[in-house]
Amino acid sequence: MPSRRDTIADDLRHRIVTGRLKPGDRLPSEAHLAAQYTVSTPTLRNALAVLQAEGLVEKVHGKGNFIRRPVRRITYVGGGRTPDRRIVDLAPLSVSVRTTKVRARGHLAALLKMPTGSPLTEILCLGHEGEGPHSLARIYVPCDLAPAAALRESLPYEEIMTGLMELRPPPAEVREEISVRLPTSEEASTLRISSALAVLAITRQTADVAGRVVEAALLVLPGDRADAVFTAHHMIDERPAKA
Amino acid sequence: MPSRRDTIADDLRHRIVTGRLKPGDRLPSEAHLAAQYTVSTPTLRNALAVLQAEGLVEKVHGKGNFIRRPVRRITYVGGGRTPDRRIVDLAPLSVSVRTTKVRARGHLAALLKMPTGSPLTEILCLGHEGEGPHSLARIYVPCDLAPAAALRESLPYEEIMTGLMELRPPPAEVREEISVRLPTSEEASTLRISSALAVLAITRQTADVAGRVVEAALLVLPGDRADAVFTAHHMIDERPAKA
DNA sequence: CAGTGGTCTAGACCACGCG
DNA sequence: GCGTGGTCTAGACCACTGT
Repeated sequence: MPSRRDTIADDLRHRIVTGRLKPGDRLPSEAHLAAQYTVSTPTLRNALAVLQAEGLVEKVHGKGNFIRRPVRRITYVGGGRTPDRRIVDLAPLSVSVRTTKVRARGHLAALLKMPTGSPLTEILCLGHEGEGPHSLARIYVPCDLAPAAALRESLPYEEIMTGLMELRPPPAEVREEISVRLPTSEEASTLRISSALAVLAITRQTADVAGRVVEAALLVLPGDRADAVFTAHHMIDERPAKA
Repeated sequence: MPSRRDTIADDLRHRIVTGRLKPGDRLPSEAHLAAQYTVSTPTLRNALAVLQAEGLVEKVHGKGNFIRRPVRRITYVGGGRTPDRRIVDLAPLSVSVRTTKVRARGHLAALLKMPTGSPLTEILCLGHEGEGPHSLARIYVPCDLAPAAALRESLPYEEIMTGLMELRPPPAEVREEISVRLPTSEEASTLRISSALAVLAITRQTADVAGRVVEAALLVLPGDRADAVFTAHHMIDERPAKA
């Protein structure tokens, strides 16, 4: 037996995908909807929470519930094969950047395989699309690898990235670990998402041929509009017949 | 001002991580806890929902709330470079398998790049660890590529997989798309997770050298205990200096 | 059967956005 | 100030698990 919450969510979802409710439209107030469906407000809010988690509805405190525009999904392209492409995909519109110097500690030190306290350059990127922010990246580079140019604050994003690409040793291995978690309250407010909306968290570790970690990145993408794509090519696949 | 829900969640979390509440322990009943914290039961349940989403607490209907054992995280190893490893990681303990014949339609047909109605072998894998299920995989192979052996039902999982590995053309390209979403109600009950817990959904597409899709897989992993790891090696990286 | 969580009600009060 | 969503209350009733 489907719960009332799901019944209502299904009905509203149907109205949205069939176009009877259009992107940008404001839904009736929650009290109004609750009356229409003859449920209590918490029940109706639960139904809206379902649609919110699906990315179909956006709640704005004090204004109402709105049908989300079909959001261009953010696609993170992994594998580092064509670094430029990844950046472009991550930053379809604009990116604000802030670079600071920090010191490695805890998890970060382990990620970079550096002793605690090592100096790092932190590059904090906030991707924007349209009105709102939509992606968050924290990139860490050992200070001795970050050229002075990359350290200047308020450089255009593109230049910082191409600067990073020209770092000394060519990256030889990229390891990306993907997990799902709830955003920290900081991340939720930065990305303007509900703290109940899971995010795609990508931890990237780039090493050179000697195995030295030349870059670590912590990426956070809203789970309702982000994908990650990885493509692996097996040039020569000589299968040892089950071995 | 932190909400009461978060205050309670923080307090319980602290009790758990400091070991005052140990894995396997049953929490007092929700009514009891609500009385202790002098909040209503819905509020207390919201606090538990936070901990549940973090994977610290597991609710069991009719029995109570339990501190989760530190769960061995499921690691999906992508890239297909060493297929055996992926399988092992996905199936640390046991996997139950069911194969059926279905016909391609909609999204699935597009994924396999086959016309709607094409015959497929569906291999439904349910990974178990300890008591409960923990991963769900639906693997689709065009019927003309699936050897008769793989079609027999109730073959051991290992044999089916090695059978699959020996399919005709060596896989040349693996494309994996990762997204976060809420489980369908089917998936939630199969995996025994709350329908509010986001899952890691991996869509895998394996093609041979000719570009023909030889396998498509839909994997669903509980977001609170799953990671995916991708490692890319750049054998020779001749960077064309920005070009 | 008793005890547990699952769902829901019908309100209350507060915080935010806008005229 | 008004309407909106955000949070919370103090219950009710149902479904599941054990004895």
